[in-house]
Amino acid sequence: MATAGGDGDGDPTQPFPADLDDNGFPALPSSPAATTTSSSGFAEDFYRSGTDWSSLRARRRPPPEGAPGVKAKGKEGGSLVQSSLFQAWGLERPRREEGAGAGESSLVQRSLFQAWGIERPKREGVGAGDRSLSPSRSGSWSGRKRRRGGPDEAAAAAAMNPRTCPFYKKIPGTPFTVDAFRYGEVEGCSAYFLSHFHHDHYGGLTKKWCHGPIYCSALTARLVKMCLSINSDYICPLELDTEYVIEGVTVTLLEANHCPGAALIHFLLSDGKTYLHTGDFRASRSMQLHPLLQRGRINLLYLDTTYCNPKYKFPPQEDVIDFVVSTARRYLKKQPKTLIVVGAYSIGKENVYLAISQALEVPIYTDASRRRILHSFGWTDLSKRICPCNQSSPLHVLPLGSVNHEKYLGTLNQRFLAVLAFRPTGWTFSEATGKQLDLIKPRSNGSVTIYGVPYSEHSSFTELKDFVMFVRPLKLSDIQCVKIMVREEQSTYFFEC
DNA sequence: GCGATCAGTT
DNA sequence: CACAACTGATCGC
Repeated sequence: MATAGGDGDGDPTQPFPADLDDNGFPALPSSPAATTTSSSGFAEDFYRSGTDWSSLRARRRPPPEGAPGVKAKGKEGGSLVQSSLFQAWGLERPRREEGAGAGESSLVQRSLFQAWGIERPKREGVGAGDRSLSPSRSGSWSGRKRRRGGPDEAAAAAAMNPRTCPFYKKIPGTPFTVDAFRYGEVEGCSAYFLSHFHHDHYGGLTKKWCHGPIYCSALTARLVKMCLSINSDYICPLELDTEYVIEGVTVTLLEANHCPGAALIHFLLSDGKTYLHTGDFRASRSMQLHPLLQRGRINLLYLDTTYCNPKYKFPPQEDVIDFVVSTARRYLKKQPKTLIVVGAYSIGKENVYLAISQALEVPIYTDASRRRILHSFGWTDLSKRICPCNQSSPLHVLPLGSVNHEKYLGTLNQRFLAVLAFRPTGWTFSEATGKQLDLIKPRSNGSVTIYGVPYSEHSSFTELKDFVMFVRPLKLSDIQCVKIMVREEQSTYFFEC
């Protein structure tokens, strides 16, 4: 963006700088002149994106009417999330005492506001203290920060600018990005990874895509080709659990247990550094058995923190499926002419309706576009149960948004006298439903009954914690960039419990 | 008509 | 209400 330098010449792409300082933040060049050429690198992006990362989550921009310095209204403050992962996990920060000369076992972990000695932007922020972690860093950062004298509006604007690829989608030391298609061509990026085929991750991919190869699982690749009409020359399918050397980096995709085709991405750099990007995933015990996670040390973990808060509890998927199946059985026994409806996004939740189909020995009806997608998975157990006639099956799959009381009331005719619907979502959570599925109460309206069931394809808080404690990364980063936690050096544990 | 962006929905 | 992920409306080209 900064330079108009000729694209398309033969220069090999420069990797995003790998230098992270002791606190896990990208190192700035000590001499500005030295690196003017790579002015839009990883570190630049990191700092340019500002420190108020809450803006990345803000739903709307500030109203244009307001004076430039006017603070956001109260509601916006409510979406501000800067808590540390320790807070999120409800753990005490490990004490440093413990004598025994355990060296520097302390964990360094704080919000970026704290890390850079900057007050949270509650008030006009000029005087907000210039202390920062290391004196050497302080100079360059505060110099940058205060170019305009006031709060770093340029940084805030960059963070706001949805066209700028945020640093946390770039893999340092490589020319790779993950799920970064909505920013056009990303300078320095010569390989674009797609973790899975959900809209908020592939957004920006259109048939006009021409910015570079798209690496993803074979199943995701089929969906990209099929649904988005991307030129197949750009699509690079990778088999799971297979090492590929891409631009000198060894890349392996691991099953993410999120939706069909979703993958964790494991990067092994030529210098031995190992990065793991989880994409969206549901962590599990069996995931921990993967050789790449058993053996090697992970230097930096990019974590899906969707439900990184103790309030999010949900049961194992198998338990929810058992509940759904037995509920369906019960309703059918009471009223054999019951239509069973399962809500689902474009892809995901297949195991819910597949289990019903298998247990009740009925086919699965869904509309033509979803049938096409489901068949493309190449899962014979699923494909053989799909039928194209809605009268032939008492089991229908609908978009989640269509599963409500109004819809499908009209389908009540001779064939169906009642409707039993399931909405599998991650945010159906509570103490009660987390432990006792039987306590889930449906919403009923006449002969239509709707159950919200806590079937999540993201990790629960506990699963996330177990996963991180197992992996024990040297550094940890939030892929949604709400919080960051970093750890000093080589200490041998992450959490004390 | 296409795509990017934002608002709204469950 | 939460959240992810989608759907629809609007705007610019």
